[in-house]
Amino acid sequence: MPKLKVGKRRTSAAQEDYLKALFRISGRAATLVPNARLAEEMGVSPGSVSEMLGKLATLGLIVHDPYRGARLTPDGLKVAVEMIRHHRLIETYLVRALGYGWDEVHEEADRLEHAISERLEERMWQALGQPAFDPHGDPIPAPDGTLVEHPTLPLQSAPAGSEVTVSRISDRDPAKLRAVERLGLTPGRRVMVVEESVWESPIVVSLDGSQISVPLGLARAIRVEGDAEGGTKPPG
Amino acid sequence: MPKLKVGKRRTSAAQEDYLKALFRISGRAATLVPNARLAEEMGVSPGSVSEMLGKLATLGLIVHDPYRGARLTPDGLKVAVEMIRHHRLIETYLVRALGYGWDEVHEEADRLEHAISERLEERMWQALGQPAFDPHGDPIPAPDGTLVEHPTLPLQSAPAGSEVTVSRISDRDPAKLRAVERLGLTPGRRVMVVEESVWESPIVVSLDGSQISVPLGLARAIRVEGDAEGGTKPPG
DNA sequence: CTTTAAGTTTCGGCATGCCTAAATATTAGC
DNA sequence: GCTAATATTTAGGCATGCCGAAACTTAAAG
Ligand SMILES: [Mn+2]
Ligand SMILES: [Mn+2]
Ligand SMILES: [Mn+2]
Ligand SMILES: [Mn+2]
Repeated sequence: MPKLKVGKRRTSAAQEDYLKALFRISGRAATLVPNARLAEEMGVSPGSVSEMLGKLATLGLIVHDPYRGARLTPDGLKVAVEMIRHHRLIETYLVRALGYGWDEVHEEADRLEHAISERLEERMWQALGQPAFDPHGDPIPAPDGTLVEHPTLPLQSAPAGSEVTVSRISDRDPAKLRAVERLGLTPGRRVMVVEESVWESPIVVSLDGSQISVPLGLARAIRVEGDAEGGTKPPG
Repeated sequence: MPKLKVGKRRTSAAQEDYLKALFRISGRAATLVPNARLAEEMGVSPGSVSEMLGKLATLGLIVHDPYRGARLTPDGLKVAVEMIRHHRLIETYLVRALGYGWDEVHEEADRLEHAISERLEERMWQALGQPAFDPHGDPIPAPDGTLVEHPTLPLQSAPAGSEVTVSRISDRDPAKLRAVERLGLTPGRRVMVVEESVWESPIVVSLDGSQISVPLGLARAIRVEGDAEGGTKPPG
């Protein structure tokens, strides 16, 4: 009896990174992403993107509309969300179990997310008590791929006078994370927007009674939730 | 001032695997390893080995004596030992911190050893209290590359009547590890050799008063220490 | 419309790592 | 020592992923 190779095709780390990038750009909506946007997000040339899109389309992980763009299929979405779960779980584990700073975890998670087994994923998840959010306030997808995204807006778009809760900080730039931490604007903190940004001026918020000036470049990395109740909340 | 790229060449996972294999075969002695032996150990063709040896020699990680064989340079030895430290630390961490069985860790460690940072290595080491041995009784190299190997012999070579301590079990075959565990011959256990192997017969040892029959194939995977005192000992 | 600019794909190259088969060197047998 | 078996190296290919430049499509401007 010949041993049939049943399509146990493993996606490569590179392929997984493209799928993740598509998800970052268009999310569950899975709208058409133009080649150039993806090239920028991945830091590769447009030519490289075209080639990879061909492969991913063959694998049924994306749909490619030539000269128009690409979007994730349900299968591709599953892979992307799986990698995001790995990434955020690893970040959470490094901070909570191994004493990493939240500004030290992103790179490490970006490498490890492609290398861990389902068993390790499960063990970390259980060891942490099935966490729902990572250190940056980003929701951790459930094992089945469910991913609840609270509606948020960038801090610089919050209207003056509104009271908001810090929800998520972009995990890509360690220096920004350290700056955010120094200001005390960590996920879960409630702040009042005192002054909106005019002509690129810093945003002023009040936190625990004291006024804090937030440079626009930093405010763009901070997403907040306009207060409403419901569902599971980010760490408070 | 132009930013000079100072030779921060990163070794690839494949290169690291070749260096590890060289170390497994000839250890610190760094004697010449013939191409075919390395090909067997790596599970690749002789042609592939020749090519890789060329690259590693260029990088100064091995010395290649054409048609004779290859051996690690001090630099290559450092990389190999570094990977072995990663491997054994990861295995130890998975068992002690995440509840893995000792038969479940090898594959995972083989993937992760190439992906973890020096920071993660350090954090795991501290979290475990600077362990000296992995779950299979293999010594974990110190951060500076120091590696103390106790002299051991395969169980099937131990003379009848001798009292020995189980020291190390090969971590490559999960099924053998489970069999060894069922027999209770885990690292640190003291046993008396009752019957040596004759004509491939099982070895009989006594453990806690009861007699245990160890198939030759299993005995070959078990290394023991003829009792003498000194130094740090494997887990008891 | 038609011309042009912008974005996308294709092409030829390069690097890594693997394979098989052919060429070559070493070693062992006589 | 010379030939034959054995081991090693080299050559030609294939797969993955990347690049820059040429070819092509689409969209914008006139
Ligand atoms: Mn997973
Ligand atoms: Mn994060
Ligand atoms: Mn290290
Ligand atoms: Mn081990």
